Amino acid sequence: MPASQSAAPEVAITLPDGSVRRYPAGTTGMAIAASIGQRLAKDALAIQVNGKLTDLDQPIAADATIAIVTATQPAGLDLVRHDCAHLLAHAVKELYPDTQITIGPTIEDGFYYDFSPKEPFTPADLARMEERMALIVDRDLPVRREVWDRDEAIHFFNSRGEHYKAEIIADLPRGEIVTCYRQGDFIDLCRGPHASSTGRVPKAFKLMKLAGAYWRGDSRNEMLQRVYGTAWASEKDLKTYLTRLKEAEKRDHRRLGREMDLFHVQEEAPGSVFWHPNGWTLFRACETYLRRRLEAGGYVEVKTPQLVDRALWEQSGHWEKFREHMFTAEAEERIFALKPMNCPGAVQIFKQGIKSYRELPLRMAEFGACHRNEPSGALHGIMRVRAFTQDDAHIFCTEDQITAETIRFCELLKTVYGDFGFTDVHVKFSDRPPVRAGSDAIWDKAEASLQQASLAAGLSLTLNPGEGAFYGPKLEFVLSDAIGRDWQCGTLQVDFVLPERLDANYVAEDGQKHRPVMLHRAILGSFERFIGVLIEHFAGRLPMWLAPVQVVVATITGEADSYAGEVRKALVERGLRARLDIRNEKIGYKVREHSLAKVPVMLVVGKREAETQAVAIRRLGGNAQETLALGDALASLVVEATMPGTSEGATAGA
RNA sequence: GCCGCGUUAGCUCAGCCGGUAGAGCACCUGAUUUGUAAUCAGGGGGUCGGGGGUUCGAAUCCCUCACGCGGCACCA
Repeated sequence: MPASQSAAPEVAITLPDGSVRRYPAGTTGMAIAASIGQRLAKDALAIQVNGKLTDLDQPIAADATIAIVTATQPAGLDLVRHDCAHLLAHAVKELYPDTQITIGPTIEDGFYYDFSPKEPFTPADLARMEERMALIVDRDLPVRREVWDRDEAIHFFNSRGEHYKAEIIADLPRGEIVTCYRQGDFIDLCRGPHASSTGRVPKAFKLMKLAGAYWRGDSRNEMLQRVYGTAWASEKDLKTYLTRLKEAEKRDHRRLGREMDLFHVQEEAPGSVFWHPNGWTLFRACETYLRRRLEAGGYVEVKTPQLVDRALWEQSGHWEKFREHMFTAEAEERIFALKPMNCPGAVQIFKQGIKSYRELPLRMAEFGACHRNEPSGALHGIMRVRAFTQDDAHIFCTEDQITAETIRFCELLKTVYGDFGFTDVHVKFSDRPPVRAGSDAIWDKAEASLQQASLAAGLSLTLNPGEGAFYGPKLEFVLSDAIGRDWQCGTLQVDFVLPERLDANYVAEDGQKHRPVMLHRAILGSFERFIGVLIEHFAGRLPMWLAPVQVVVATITGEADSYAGEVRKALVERGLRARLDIRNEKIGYKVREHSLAKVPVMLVVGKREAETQAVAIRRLGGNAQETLALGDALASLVVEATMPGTSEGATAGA
């Protein structure tokens, strides 16, 4: 250390590897990075000082533990995306100066920026914006942080015609430091940090899509134009991401639904599914499976009417709280509604006769077809529809039984998800919504009991405030699919309200009438959505017990036709869904076709197999073949195709 | 519901400045009897989403409705 500088104050900087270096007080991240290496100085985007991310040019006054952040680290990548949002806004202001800018946060895999343009953007504008962004990177403009007086900032942005920005600042809590970042002529309100110059942003971004978005996310506000982009540390990462998107597109259930001939939708029945034979087979396999699990789980099954007089919905509260989602029909001067939920129907069954406490808990399942008039913009394939079948059940029980029933349900749900190949599940707890039925006292009780039961069931919950059903709080079970997307499927809701409104009661040990508690619960949620999730999760390659066609017996030559017929018959007799392909085509053609149709198993038979009573097994996805004696092949396929939860020795499901 | 975009043969898509519709796959017919992801040849098929308008003339331009797609808002 040079003696001449010993008088100047120094700071001790601890690097990520634990080493300590001394720098003059007031040094910057940039200086530190430069002292470590040229490469680091070039790649540096920001610095973490005692865990807090800041700009490279911020002076460091005291001893600190630091880390130089580059695009290869998560915090650095996030910063790149944030920089890209600014680049985009900068580009837009240059190209379309009378556009107002609003907000531009980072999101998973990228960023977006919301604008209020004079003329709506078109997809062609995206290319222009992207080009301009690259140009601004090339200019390598310095990016400067500025601290502004709040009122001056408001005045400044207003004077520039940036009224949204001014509004944001005006809404900042008093006392908050207002910082802006300036690059060239562009200035934006921003907390930062940012890279020190535009040239440091890797040119690995792409503007992806144009969308509408409400100002401040409120549908009562004006609609802004949102530009979505993706950004990565390198062009290679960008390419990997774009490939991933393409792969995800191939799993799209709407595309696979058509390719696998499972279902279709058409404009005369928006939001309703036409199930084709293949798709309906899959639907029924799910239903059969679930029915077995429910029977084993102590449920009874019922069926309640589709079309019910308005009077019942008024009594249940649906007419008041759910009216806009209900389809109605008029006949005989009465108004009927298609049921949007099964619960009121279930209560009617409960109310028949006198129930004793001895009958509780009464677990009443229904594969109920519900209709809800969802907003047109919400419809999506078979995942979000207007007519759907819930794997619904209502458990009528006492307050004391809530905990045990919750635990029991969670176990069942875990088993079912596991059988379908989902192991990654998390749970959200939704409490009272603004629009609700029932008193606060009842809600207090319902929320407390559900929370307590969740605790007892060992669930770890994330809170989802204000998202409960109008009649009670709920647990929402969210599963993650093969490519990491989340789907809300299962639910458990505690309801003290409907039994009251619909006057359900049972006779307790004291000989008096008491109110039961209702637990609304579903595991799949709706068959339609769940099947959509299954298709995407497995990319169409359904496990054998679910596959609409489990086996195709394909011949190589006409000489094997009659033997192939016998093989198929033997499969069908053992409960397998098997088809015969004796067309006059080459085997390669047949293999390709059935592979594209995602049939899990092909049994190829030619002259050799016919003579030796054998089959050549070819599995989807592989190109290996195994020749087995017919009997052995049948035995192993039967095991493979067996539905989970089927007792030993039983054959595969319907 | 809101914003933007789209709708052409069963599917995927082409069709430039308005001149009267095309490809590949699929389908049908014939030939081929084939050994693990496309055998060859021929053929049929579209009031260009519905309605209205501009024009001598509209798949193409304009208006409108429906549906779809991407988001937002809403939600199983």
